[in-house]
Formats: sequence, structure tokens, C-alpha cells
Amino acid sequence: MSHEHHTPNPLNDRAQLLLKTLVERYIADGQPVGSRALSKFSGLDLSPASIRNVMADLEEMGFIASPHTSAGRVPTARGYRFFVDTLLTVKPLDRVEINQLEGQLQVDNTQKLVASASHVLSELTHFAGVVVTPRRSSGFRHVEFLRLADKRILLILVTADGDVQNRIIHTEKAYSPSELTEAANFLNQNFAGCTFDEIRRRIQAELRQLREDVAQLMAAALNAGDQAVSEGAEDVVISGEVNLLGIDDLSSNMGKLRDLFNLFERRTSLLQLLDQSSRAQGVQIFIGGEAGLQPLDECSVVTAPYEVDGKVVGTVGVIGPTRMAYERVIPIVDITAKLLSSALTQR
Amino acid sequence: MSHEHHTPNPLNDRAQLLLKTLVERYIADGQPVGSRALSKFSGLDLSPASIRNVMADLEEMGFIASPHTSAGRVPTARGYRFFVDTLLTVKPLDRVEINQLEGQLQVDNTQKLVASASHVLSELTHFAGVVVTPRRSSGFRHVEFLRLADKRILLILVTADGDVQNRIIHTEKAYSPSELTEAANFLNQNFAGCTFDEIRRRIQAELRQLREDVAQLMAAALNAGDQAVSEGAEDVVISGEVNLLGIDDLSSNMGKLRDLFNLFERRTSLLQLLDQSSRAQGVQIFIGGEAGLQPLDECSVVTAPYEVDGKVVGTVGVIGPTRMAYERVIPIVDITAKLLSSALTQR
DNA sequence: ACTGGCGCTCGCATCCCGGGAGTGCTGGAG
DNA sequence: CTCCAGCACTCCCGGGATGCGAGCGCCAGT
Repeated sequence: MSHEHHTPNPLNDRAQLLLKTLVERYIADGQPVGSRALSKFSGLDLSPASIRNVMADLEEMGFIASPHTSAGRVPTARGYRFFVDTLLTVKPLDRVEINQLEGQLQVDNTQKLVASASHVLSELTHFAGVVVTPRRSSGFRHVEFLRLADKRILLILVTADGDVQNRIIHTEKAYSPSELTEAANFLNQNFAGCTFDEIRRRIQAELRQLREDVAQLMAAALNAGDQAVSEGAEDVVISGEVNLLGIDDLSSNMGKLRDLFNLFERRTSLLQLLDQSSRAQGVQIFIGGEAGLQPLDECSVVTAPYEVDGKVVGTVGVIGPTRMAYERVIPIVDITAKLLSSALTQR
Repeated sequence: MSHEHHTPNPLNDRAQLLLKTLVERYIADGQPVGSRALSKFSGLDLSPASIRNVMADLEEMGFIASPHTSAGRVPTARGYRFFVDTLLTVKPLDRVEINQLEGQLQVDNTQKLVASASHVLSELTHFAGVVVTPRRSSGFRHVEFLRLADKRILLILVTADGDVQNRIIHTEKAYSPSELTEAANFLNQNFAGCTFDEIRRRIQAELRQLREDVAQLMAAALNAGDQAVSEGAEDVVISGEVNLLGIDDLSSNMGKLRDLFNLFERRTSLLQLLDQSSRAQGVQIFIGGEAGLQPLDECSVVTAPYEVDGKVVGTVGVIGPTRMAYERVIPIVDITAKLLSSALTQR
């Protein structure tokens, strides 16, 4: 019995080094890497022929594959996975870049903040940036009823996290301004800080003490609140999809490209994927179809959750081709998530 | 002297009919139209040979052109122009479709309304829908200061048209709730209905009668108001760009397609184009490069202004390939503009 | 264990070639 | 004068055929 085969463990050092340089070369060039190229760039002093043996092993184990008989090798999804898990060396962003990034975030408004974060991600990576809008903390803070016309009232609702929703209500009765302020004051003074469910429960009791029409008004407000919380709850903001048109890896297959962009419009399934990431902590990477969505076969998604007051409330990420410069994208996503967290926390 | 050449006026009746059917065929098929096809579909009982003579004339006058020697003819930009100006017969939408369209508009909110209008346009035409957000009437209606923390105040501003802006202000001093309501009341009671410029002028006089800190607060509100009016003034909402990926007229030239999508992201130049249309009244059509933007040379833009209370405040439109079914798109854009107008007016 | 060499397999670019579609022109018929 | 059939011509397009280059696997030799 041979005490050891020539591939004792999953991967010996030499194979790892070669896999690493192969992936790096391929990411840089975009073209299948041959044995000669590898022998030049690996640093090891080996002839192409020897390298070919290792490559054959790597192929057998499913880390690399050749598009056709006489092309070089290309990393498979599994190859990329191993690469990012154990071979990759990320270089953190330097201070200047971080400041630059921070400067691009527009902090005056949650919506703007999220939009600018998404935009920054796409600008820096030249791929598509995605941000899942922060989950509402779903508390009630303040309400205002404003009379627009006899039977149309502008409802302004401020949630606990300081976001403002507005909505126009059509009523059956024409309320006077004093009725409106009365109703608003009642809600503001008694229920600030409660969740809408709480309010609904507690209000049942007090409801009969109020004049009927005012009660009706407040019911409308509650409904709007529920709707605002549930519907506005989670959405995903995408920026720079255009960048993906320039990526030749993707734009070769027109059909695939269409599918991809359709995925972006459908939002929901993308949201599902991004929500997965918010359970983990730190940067997470989905390579190729790992996410379970076909349109993404040739894409990778790099995500990181962000938090406010220590609780995860959303996810930022980048969608690009599988062949992306992970060592750059990963820290960018990481930092953006952290900046977004701190910007949201100190509001 | 010959009293008349064989093309007496710009176009005789026969030439017009042939041009019309040629454009219609081309719009339907997408393939260059030959003389034989024309002789079959024109309704005239003419042989291909005779038709060829007319086609030669049409080509000489620049209405049609042939991609290469032995293909049929395709309409030029000028051909399309003549077609839509004098040859086109639009069939108005039937009642059912209008109701359907109206049902898709979400009326509870200006932003939603605009977004849904854009979406509807793209759905119905299978091209890209664009809507320029309504110009602010720039009046002040109501303001609210809400204390978030010691030195951070949520400013809620309602403009005359019932839209709500919100913004977080960082102040040097920590205001008490009563100071905040005082300032808000002062503004609400004295200046409702004024433009921000007016307020600024009139407040100069009264400013010294107020406590300094309160004055500072109101100055912040005014600045926010100005900014809201000017910045939020006009933006363009685009939907269904994805649809354009499927159009083979466009997706053949990958480079052009990129340019087009970049145009969509840059917004500003698109906005300029759409603003032109808001000066005219009724549906307006820009064919090919008529708009002066190269990325659009193979596109047409069909626009119509919409109004609130009889004043034009924005534009809706569709961007698609030059080869589009104008007789369908035109009424769709027209009706959408009208529905949007009435939805905004009765708010 | 490593390497040089050999034969082999593909992809890709090029060229060639025939079929098809459509045109312009011309001469003749109504 | 109008129309039309016929003809020669041009051009696109698709399908082989061919040559080249890149890369691989294998093997024998060090």
C-alpha cells in the first residue's frame, strides 16, 4: 500500500498555490489559463508539463474545468468557493478611501441614505449595488392630520425610527380643523412609543368614550400605520445595473442578461436572497447558482448586514459577475455596511 | 417646359399610400420591405415593377432607404416623421382599456401616483415609461418640528400641493418641545399660503421681535423649504427599461444599448428633452436623433404634458425603438397624461 | 519527481461558393 | 403616357473546407 497518494488531503500546498494563482489570473484576464501561463506566474519553478498534472487533479476534484479541449482552465463555482474561503487575502481599504466613501453618503434622510449607499457601492465596484431598506421598528411616534379640502385629509405619520409616511385619506364627513387636532393630540399624547398593534388593542376600550366620527378618523390613521409598517417594510434599492451591461461575461448571452434584469425588477425573490444574509453576520458570498436563482448562475452576490442600535435591520450588497475582484469588493461591502450602520444609529 | 414633373408636389396620392403601407409593413415585420410585398399589401393593383419606380422616387426624396443593394426599403427618420404627421390613423383606446388603465394608478400619494403611471406606460407599450415629477407649486402650507434627541430635530414640511418633505436638522442648541411648537405655530399661522421667498422677505422685519434661537430654527426651516422646492423640483421616473433589452432593433448594437442606459441614469439631459414637450400641448413625438441626443438615434420618444388645475406641471412619455406601433402608443400616452392630470387635480 | 517531446483535439478566422432576394433598366403593350 | 414582364446585376447569408494556434495528455528519459 502506498502510505500516501499524490493527493493526500483534499488539496496539498502546491495545488492550493496553483489554484490560487489560476483564479487570480483568470479574474485579471478573463481568459482561460493554460499550463504555460501558470508556470510563469506561480512563482514555483516548475515546467508546464508538471503543472499540467496538478491541473488534471484539480479538474478531477471539480475545482477547475476547461471550456473545451484545448483551452486553458477556468475556475468552477466550487473553485471560486474554495478560493474565497481559504485562499483569498483581502486588503482592507485605506483611510483615504473610507473617508471618500463616507463623504458620498447623504445623511439627511433615510431614503436618501439608502439610495446613496447603493449608489456608492455601484460606483466603487462598477457592478450593481443593492441595499435592503431598513426594517421598520414599527413604533408609533407622532401623527398629524392636515385638512386639504372638505373631505380630504393629509395624514402624516412619523414612526419611531424617525421616518415619515404620508397619505391622503378620503373621509365621509367633513372634519373641522379643531376635530383634527383633537384626534391627533389624543393619539400623540396617549400612544407615543407604542406599536400599532398595541394601540389597536388599547383603543378598543377607550373607543366608545370618544365621539364616533373622531374614532373613525383614528381608525383610518391606524390602518395607514399598519400599511406603512407592513408594506414599506422591506424593499430593495438597486443602483448601477447599467454597469452589468458592460461586463462581457454577462452581455454575451443576451437571454441571460434579460433574465437577470427581470430578476432585478421582480424584487421579491432578490429580497428573499438578501434576507438570508441578514441572519449571518459579517460579509457573506453567494457564488453562481448557490443562491438558488438561475438568472444568477454567472453572478456572485457579496452581502453584509447592517444594524441600528446593535440590531440587524437590513442588508447591503453587490451583484456582479462570478469573475470579480473579490479582494476589493469584500472590504467595500463590509465598510459600507458599517458606515451605514453608524449613520443610521446616530440619527 | 414640362408643366409638371412626375412628382409634382412633395408627394402624390399614390406615393403617400405606398409610403404608408411600407411603414406599416416595416413596423409589423421589422424587415426591409420589397416591391413585391408592397404590391401585395398596398391594395393598389400594381405590379412590383411599377412600384419600384415610386420607391425610387421616395428614396430620392429621403423618405426611405435601403440597408444594402438587394434588401427592401426601410423608412428613414424623415419617412417616419411624414408618416406620423400626415399618414397615421390612430384608433382611440376603447372604454374597457381606459378603465383598466385607470385602475392601475395608485392615487394615495403623489410619488406612488407618478411611479405607477410610469409603470403602466411601460406595461402597456412594452417599452420604457417615463414621467417627469410634477413641478412644485412652491407654496408653504404647514410645518412641524419634532424633537428626536437633544440637538436633532425632524422637520416636516407640507407644500401647497399637499406633498410632504422631511429632513433632519442638527442644531447647536437643545430646544424644548414648547419652543418647537411655538416656532411651528408662528410659521403656520402667519405664512400659510405664501411662497418661501415671500416668507423670507416678510420675516426679515419681524425677526428681531423674536428670540434669537427661535429665529435660527425658522431660518433652518426656510432653507429646507427652499431646498425642497428647488431640488425636489423636477425628477424623471423611468420604468421598464428592461423591456428595451428585448427589442432586437436596439439590442443588436451592444454599445448603443449601453449609451442608452447611461442616458437613463444621467437623467438631466433626458429631463431637458422632456421639458421641451411640456411647452407644447398634446402628444408630441421625437423621432430618432430629432431630440439632439445621439443615444436616441434609433429611438422615438412619445410625450404628452399633464396638468393640475389647468397648468402644465410635468410630462409623461414612452421611449421605444423608432420602429414602434405609433397608432397604439400615441393614444396610450395621451390618455395616461389625462388620467394623471385628473388624478392630481382632484386631490 | 520532474521535464521535454510528440500527437491530438478543438476553436477561430478566413475563404469560397451557391442560393435567394431585390433592384434598376429597357423595350414593348395597352 | 402608363404600366409591366423580363433580364442582368448586386449584395447578404449560410454552409462547408482549410489552416493556424493554443493547450492538453501521455510517455519516456533523466
